[in-house]
Amino acid sequence: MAAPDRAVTPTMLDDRKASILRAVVEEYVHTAQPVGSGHVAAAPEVAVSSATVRNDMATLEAEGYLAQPHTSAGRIPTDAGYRYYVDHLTGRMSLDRASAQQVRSFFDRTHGELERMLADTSRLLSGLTGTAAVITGPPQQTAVVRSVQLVGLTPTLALLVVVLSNGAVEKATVELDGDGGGGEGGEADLAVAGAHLSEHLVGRHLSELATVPALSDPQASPAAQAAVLAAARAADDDPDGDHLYVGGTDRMAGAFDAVETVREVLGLLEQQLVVVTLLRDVLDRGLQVAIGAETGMAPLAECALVVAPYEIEGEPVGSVGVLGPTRMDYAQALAAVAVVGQRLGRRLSEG
Amino acid sequence: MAAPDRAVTPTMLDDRKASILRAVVEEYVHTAQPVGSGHVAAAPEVAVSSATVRNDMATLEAEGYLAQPHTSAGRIPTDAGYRYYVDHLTGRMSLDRASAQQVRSFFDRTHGELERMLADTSRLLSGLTGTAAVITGPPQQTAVVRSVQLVGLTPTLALLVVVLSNGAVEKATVELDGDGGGGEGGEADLAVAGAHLSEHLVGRHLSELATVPALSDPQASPAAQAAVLAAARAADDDPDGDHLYVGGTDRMAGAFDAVETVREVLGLLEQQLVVVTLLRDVLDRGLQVAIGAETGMAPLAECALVVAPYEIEGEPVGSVGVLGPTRMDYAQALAAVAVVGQRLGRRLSEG
DNA sequence: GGTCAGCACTCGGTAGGCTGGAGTGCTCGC
DNA sequence: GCGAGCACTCCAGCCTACCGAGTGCTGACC
Repeated sequence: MAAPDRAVTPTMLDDRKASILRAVVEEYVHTAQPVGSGHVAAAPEVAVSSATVRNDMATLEAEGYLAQPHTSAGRIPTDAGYRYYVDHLTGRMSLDRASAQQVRSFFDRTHGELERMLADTSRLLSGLTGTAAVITGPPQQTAVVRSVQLVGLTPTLALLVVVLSNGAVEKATVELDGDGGGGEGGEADLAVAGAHLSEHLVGRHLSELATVPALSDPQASPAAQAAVLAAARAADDDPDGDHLYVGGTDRMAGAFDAVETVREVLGLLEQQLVVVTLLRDVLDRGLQVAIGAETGMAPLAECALVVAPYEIEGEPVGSVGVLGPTRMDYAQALAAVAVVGQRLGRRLSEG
Repeated sequence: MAAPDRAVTPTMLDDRKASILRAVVEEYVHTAQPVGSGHVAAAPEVAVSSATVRNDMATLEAEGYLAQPHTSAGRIPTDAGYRYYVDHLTGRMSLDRASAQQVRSFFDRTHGELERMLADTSRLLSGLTGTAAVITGPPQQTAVVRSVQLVGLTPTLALLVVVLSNGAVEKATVELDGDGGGGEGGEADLAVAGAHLSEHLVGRHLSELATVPALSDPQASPAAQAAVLAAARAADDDPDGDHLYVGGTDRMAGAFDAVETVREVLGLLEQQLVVVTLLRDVLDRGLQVAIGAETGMAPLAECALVVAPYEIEGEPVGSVGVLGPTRMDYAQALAAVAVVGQRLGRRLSEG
């Protein structure tokens, strides 16, 4: 037990190598330049000479944590290097005072609709981290239905409006095949159907909608049946709210220098469903950070994603994330998503 | 009357110069390279030698239509050159067959909510033009209120939900100062207030809301009064629907080669209100195209905006636009916004 | 007077050569 | 095992030369 075997698991590094890796990551995040042994040796937490650092850096490169753009340049971290770095981030994952104050005053001041608030929150998060921020929501799944209403738009078209307890409003169009029966009784029919739906739905989760017994009820009017179908379709369309709020794309663009990379990331961000799925997948895998290929998305090869879930009344219902270059301040990003996720959840729990 | 005075109005060019200018614009749009007299002389619609073209190009430069990046390079169009070009675009402003087919099938196929449809439409327009597309809407102003509802969320918070005839749903939160009277009668109170509001609002335009006599009605409950205030505030917040749908930012990024330009444009596009105002201003000035400084926005110095309004039942209610580099295929963009605007209006008029 | 062939000239982009410096890998003494 | 010393590598920056695209101008021609 005295000296650990040298053939330890590949994710273990001795203290000095870990310090060196950390110094390389932090310096590179800061300067965007390959960092040489001299700079690392000058760092206060590394107490050895540059020659020794060079030896260790060669080892770190052989183990896949660092890479050299070319011979006789400094090293830059690989994705694996970043991974080790974030896995061993300790302590200082809290926001600096100014940022914390900014978050606090934002949530004290913010008001208005859920949607605008989430959009604003994405901009807050972008400002804190200097790159793009994404927020998934609103979380219809766990919200309770407060009101159901059928509103006629045209003789053959109605709108089903469902108000949820979190203030979100879901809507779906309902096609009415008026060619079936009499025809003129439409308005009254709608009211009856609406009342029928209200009776069955209010107080339940939107996700339970599929199990509502309205369809099997022979007394249900055609309109009600159509409405339930429409609502079920809407609930299916939005597996768990594929609304996505993206903010700070300009900052993200500034963080890359290849316009081609910017193009690819923007293209991905326009596919809301893909991004929502990505965020959920990352969280499902138990990760807070996905680096480069870990995202599973080719356009994000040079990107990293930092995510945190947020909860309403104890239930995780959505996520906030930061999308930027792998060369990112992970400590700041982790702290920012954690704090923003927490405050957002608290704010939404209040109603 | 035989020979026109040489001191003609500066927007008149003789036929040959106009052809040369057109050739320069089209070649430059195509290749992004300064175009020399040789290329212009080779164009079929120019029947003179390159030496003559050179003379005319020197004149065009003196008159401000062309510019030279440096001596002994070809010419590129100035903003004034593009302006002349679009002002004298004749005829061929219809979509090619494939694009027209694409638009038709999109509008035949599209369904679902207004919001999703507008977002999809912006992507369609982006695909047609190869750069970013913006759409303002939905146009609440002219829509008629179909339903008003007050839904309680918490004891001190309610949501006012207004359904409009175009399928849009507006909502506003209402703060209830329950500390005034009894306290427990909240639910019933809300229902009464909602009915009261319905009575006064259904069938009217949202913009008339401020003139509803509910406030002056002494019988109105506190909840109703608060709701009217909230609704008025919401109507004011959205002067004419400051919702903006942006699509194809990735294509826009690909159209520029300076990442800095991309950053500035993205930053502008995130300010929805600014963009909505910009579109309206351009249309108010009677323009279809705003080039460079004509936009009045510094970040858009290298951009051009092509806009078309769209109408619902004869009323202009919103606009569709294309935002790209000044080096843009204006004929295609004009045709695309015109057709998409028209089809969108028709589609929305149907309900 | 308008057109155009011819010609000298300009200037940016590219390629090649040189240099300084940052950084490495290795060796060897402590 | 650590670190000073040293030879080596390779990029970035700089200068130079050169090529070619393109210009402006002149003078002849219709």
